[in-house]
Amino acid sequence: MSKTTLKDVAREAGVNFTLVSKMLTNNPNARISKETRKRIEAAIEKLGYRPSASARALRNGRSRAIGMVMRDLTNAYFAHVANAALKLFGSRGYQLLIALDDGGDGAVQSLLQRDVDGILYLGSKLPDVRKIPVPLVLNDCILDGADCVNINFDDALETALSRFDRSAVVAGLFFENSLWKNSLARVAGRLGFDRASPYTLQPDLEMRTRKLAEICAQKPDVFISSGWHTTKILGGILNADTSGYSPKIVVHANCAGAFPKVRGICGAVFSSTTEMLARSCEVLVGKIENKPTALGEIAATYIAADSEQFAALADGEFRLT
Amino acid sequence: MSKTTLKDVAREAGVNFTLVSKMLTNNPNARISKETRKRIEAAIEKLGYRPSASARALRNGRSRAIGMVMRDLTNAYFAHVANAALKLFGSRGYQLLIALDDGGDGAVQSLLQRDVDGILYLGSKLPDVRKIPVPLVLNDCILDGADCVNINFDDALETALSRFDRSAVVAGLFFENSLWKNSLARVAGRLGFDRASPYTLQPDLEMRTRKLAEICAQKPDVFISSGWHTTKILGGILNADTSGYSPKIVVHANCAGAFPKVRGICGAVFSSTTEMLARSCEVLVGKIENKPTALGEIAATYIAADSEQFAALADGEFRLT
DNA sequence: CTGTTAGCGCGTTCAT
DNA sequence: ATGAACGCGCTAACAG
Repeated sequence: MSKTTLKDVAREAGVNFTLVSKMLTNNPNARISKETRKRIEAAIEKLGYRPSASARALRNGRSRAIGMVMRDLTNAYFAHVANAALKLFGSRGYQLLIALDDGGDGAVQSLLQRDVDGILYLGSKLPDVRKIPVPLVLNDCILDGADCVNINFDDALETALSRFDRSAVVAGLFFENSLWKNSLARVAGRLGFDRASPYTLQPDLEMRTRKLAEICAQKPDVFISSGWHTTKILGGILNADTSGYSPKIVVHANCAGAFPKVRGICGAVFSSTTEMLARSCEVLVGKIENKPTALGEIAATYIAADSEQFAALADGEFRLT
Repeated sequence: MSKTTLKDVAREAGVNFTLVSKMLTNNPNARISKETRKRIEAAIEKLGYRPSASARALRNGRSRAIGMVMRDLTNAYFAHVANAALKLFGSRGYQLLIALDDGGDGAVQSLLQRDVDGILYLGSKLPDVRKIPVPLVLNDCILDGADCVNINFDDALETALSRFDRSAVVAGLFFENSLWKNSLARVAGRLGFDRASPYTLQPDLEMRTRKLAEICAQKPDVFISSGWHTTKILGGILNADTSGYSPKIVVHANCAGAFPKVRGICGAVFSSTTEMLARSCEVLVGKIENKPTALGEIAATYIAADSEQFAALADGEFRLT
């Protein structure tokens, strides 16, 4: 029942314990005879030996654990993301530690305490970089001192907007710090839409609903909705409206299936969450292992609502794209 | 950027580093003067010191980490469970390490390597207890050498079955090792149903679908369906059936919302997943901290499909009960 | 009240 | 090819 250590294995195999260590770490300057190697392997098998991650972390200064600050897994999108991340980092030999975002920096602190080698931050507000002494990767934002894996929305958004009249009132529904805001500003400027404005939504569903109602009251002609839930709430409000108000909606499609059925959706800016995650993993692990990896940008494309691609996206069970 | 240690704090505060340790661990036989305490606290704050979990684990023999073997988080039920478990163990001061079930014992091994103090096993097949030298808790099964938190289905199932004729052909749709099987056998025996039989379903959806089609071909009068997805698949098969076959279905309700709309559902055996999780956490932590906790049994109740309770359960978004 | 010491399991460097 | 010694950061037993 008590944990077996290197020494136990060594004793069982009749060798010095450092020799076992050398074998386990594939230490090159230690050539071990076939015979002893066999004996050691047998001993490991027999005793069910497993090196202690704590001891290794202490000794090596690296834990091969990575922290992920996550939003509510009750949200299908984040649950899928967590699932993918677990597999992704697992296949790279890292244990993923998930910490639920508490709005403050509790999650980050608890992860750092666990000696994680790096953090993939998917929380709702930007973390304080100065308090994070390990490689840090975020998505869809800009943060000095951290690596941000971002989607380039510009081209897709330009395609989307170019279908409307320049005089249209455009309302962007974004979260705090999202690059959607910058993208909308750039594209609107480029195309001459001077009645386009971004609104900042809260993660909290109630606050978001209230805010959306306010925005709807101003009756914009076009919505750019960056989120699945936001689109759904928006749909609810519009359905309840009897004044004949009927705006167009461009959605962000970073997941598929059971797409909100909302009247007025005319197209989607599509990006691959899987690709974004893979890149984030690549960048983070690269940083940790000192193998430089270019950040790059994830591409986004525009898909019209009447296309086959859109139908495929809207169809079936909820899933990551 | 380099991690600050106890010694750094001690140097900053001008004291011996063991004194800092004593303060942090609330060591009773170390009375520290108000003054030095202040200085130490200031130093900790200033340097942003955080004790290393690895070092503590090595030293204490306990990591305050708990492993959870999980099924696919893509499944809403498990995602909700993971979310709840993360909060539950977090509030007890434990970091939860999630490992995705790989069908073998890879998940367990990787967790043990991380020096977890205990394991909550929610994988699809029973683990090998001999290879698990830490407290182990499972749900809905019996396993020697482990603590199993179980639901008592008997009374609820008896209520459900008593509404049918004893001559009815009853098909139980269960997973391997589930106690549903035993419960059905007991209750059927007690009530004199001698045409009741359990079927073992596979987690894999395709295999499950095939198996269900086979079972349906035998046209049982009553189904006892232990799972949300199973009920959904069953519904699909029955809907496609044009022969007029229309069996009654009793479902297991351990989650709520967006309940599968399937013709023939006449009632549900209700149990609380939240309660089950809380109990599992209690038992596991109790075992780890050497505070004996009774296993007990989670209660289940019968709810008829035409009742208000059932409607409430079927209504709204997917959620844990 | 404060300081000294030993050792948790492991990997590395250096000496056989 | 093998072993001895050291220290990673921390806690606890013991000494001043």
